[in-house]
Amino acid sequence: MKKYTIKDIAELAGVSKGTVDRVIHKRGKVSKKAFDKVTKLLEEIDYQPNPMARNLKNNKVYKIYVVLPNPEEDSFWEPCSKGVNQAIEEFKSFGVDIRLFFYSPNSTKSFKDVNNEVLNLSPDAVLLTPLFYKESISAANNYKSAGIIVSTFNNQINSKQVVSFVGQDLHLSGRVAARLMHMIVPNKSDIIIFHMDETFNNAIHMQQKEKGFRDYFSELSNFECNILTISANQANLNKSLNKLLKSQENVSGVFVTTSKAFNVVEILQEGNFKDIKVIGYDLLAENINFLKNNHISFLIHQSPKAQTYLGLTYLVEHFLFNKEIPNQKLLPIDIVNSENLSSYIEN
Amino acid sequence: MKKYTIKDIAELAGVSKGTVDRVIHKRGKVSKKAFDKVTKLLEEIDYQPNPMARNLKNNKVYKIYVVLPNPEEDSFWEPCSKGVNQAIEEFKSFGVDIRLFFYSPNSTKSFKDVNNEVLNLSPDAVLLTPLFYKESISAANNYKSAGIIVSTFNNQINSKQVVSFVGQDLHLSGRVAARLMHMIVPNKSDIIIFHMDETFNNAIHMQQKEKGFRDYFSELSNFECNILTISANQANLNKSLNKLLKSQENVSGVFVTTSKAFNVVEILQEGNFKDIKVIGYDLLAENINFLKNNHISFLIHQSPKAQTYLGLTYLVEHFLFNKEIPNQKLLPIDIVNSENLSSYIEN
DNA sequence: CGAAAAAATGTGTTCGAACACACAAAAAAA
DNA sequence: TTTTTTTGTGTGTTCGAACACATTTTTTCG
Repeated sequence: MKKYTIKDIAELAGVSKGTVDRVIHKRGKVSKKAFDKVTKLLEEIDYQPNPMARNLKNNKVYKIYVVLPNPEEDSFWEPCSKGVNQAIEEFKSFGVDIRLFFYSPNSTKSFKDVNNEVLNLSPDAVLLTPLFYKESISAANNYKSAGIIVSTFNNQINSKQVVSFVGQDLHLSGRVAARLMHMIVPNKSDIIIFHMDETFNNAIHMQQKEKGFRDYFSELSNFECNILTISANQANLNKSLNKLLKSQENVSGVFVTTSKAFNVVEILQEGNFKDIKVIGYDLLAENINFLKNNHISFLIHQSPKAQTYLGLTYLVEHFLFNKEIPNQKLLPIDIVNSENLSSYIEN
Repeated sequence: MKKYTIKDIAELAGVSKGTVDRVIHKRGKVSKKAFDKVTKLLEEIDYQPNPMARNLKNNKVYKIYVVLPNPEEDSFWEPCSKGVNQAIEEFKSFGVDIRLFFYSPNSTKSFKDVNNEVLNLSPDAVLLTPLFYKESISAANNYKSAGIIVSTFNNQINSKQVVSFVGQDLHLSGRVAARLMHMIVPNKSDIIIFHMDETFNNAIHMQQKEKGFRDYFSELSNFECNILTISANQANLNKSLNKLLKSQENVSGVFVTTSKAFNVVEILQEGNFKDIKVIGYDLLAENINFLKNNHISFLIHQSPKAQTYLGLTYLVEHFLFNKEIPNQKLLPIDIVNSENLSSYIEN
């Protein structure tokens, strides 16, 4: 397993390293004869340039900027911020300049502003959470025109300008929740799908999860249930849920499609509906408490930290080592209960 | 965020790069005055040597050899072999020579032989699965004496010679299984813990999982169950299980502590015990089939591929980029059901 | 004091790829 | 045939760290 260098190939082909270099980089100015000979050799020995040497020579500080919703406004994004910091720490000696920018998840204007700010700093790549669909498409176009690579995570937008998406299969994730619910509620129950979101920019997320959830149950032959969907925000949550629970006698499970399961559990506690099983998303501190004392049966982990870190890693390795950026990476859908919880946090 | 080089520091300190180099590598032959000045500067700017340049100069092909049980004798090890091949592919242009060696999981002799063979090839590091405790300790000692780094995965041995272990918390993994079982079997059931292993070199694994499983149930106050443990191998499996099932009226769950859950399911099917819930380990093809048609309720994924790949990554990054090798890395305990299965395989 | 030994410091080369630049060979124009 | 242009080829420098080797400064001791 000898490592061939440009010099080796030059000697084998009976030309100079300059010629080999021109062939490799398709810079032209090479006779057909020399070109063929070198090309053949390169293929034969499957030449791979030494990434260390290449990078040393390039000697460029790559700027990769991350655009995130502000974790102070929604703590769901906190792990993402941690993932970025981990990447900064890990890659700091490699000459990559990774920076973090926040926008308000409630304001399309702040999203636009931050993206313009980032655009003006002309980074080499941007990793962003495209919460707002229309604005995200437009931002992606702007970046692309400026020759900036755009990667996304968590939310998916349909744009040819975006080279990579890291996230989860949301439909499948709804099915996973359904399968779990199926195992822990009795036959002939009523089940509630609860869309609980402040800002409604999660609409697509919630819809896909609901579809997956319903699809699972519709495929069952020997299990009957009545699935009801309600939407609410923090303000009208209490009223809408209580109204529903009073009209339905037989509710034994609630599937909360966002990270706000803890809000639902609080209401259930107050109203003394203690036998209702709850399945939700995300390892927020509030959810974790209810998972530990069994008021939440399962949480599905969307690995926000891993998503961010992975998205960044792809970009860094692309710049440093010329690796291909995967077009799409769907992370596993992790089922978390009170016991395996600790194995998912604090790593 | 300027990147400082040795030359920069030399200029700032008013010395030559040679002196800075001697300070960094503690090669001595530096006056106290110069030493202090340079040391102070290095700390102030948190100097990190350019890993690319360092590695380019070193220009060594690191040999990392992996010692695995033969997947042909136990398909549990197949993903490990895949993990190694993925690492080979990924790191091939970095000048690392990763090779794979197999031993028979039924033969301590073959384990010894393979380790001696590897030892004679004097690699820089060895990643091994220490199935046989005593022999593994001895192998680790031999490697260490020869200045070879030893990492382990999947099985843990207690040896100061081993620098790294990648695996799972088995006690916790037993608890996870118990929590799942608790949710799907009725109160006052009988539950069987089934140790099913050909070779009995899994003894420690199985014990720890059993302990975790029992510990979980012993902590419950409002749930009663009778937990029975049996051990068997392929030959006497049928007889022992049937005997037990006939003596116990009320069995509603079986926890199989090895990857052989499918064997148990086959027996249950034959004997028409279809309402008994089974929880087992590992995404073997046979287990997957039973998971899909709900004859297995849950499988716990021990991520053998990720374990191997991660163990290798730590070694490679240590050699190439001087990264520290984590002493212990416990992977998440993944709960797999029929729905999220696909998200764990084929990536 | 002055030569030899020891200690401290500086200089120059190497790793492999990338690219600028100089130079040679062949082709086209005079 | 000679001159100019085009095309092809080779040489040399750079990136930053590592280390061998050369050179200078300081110390030791007859």
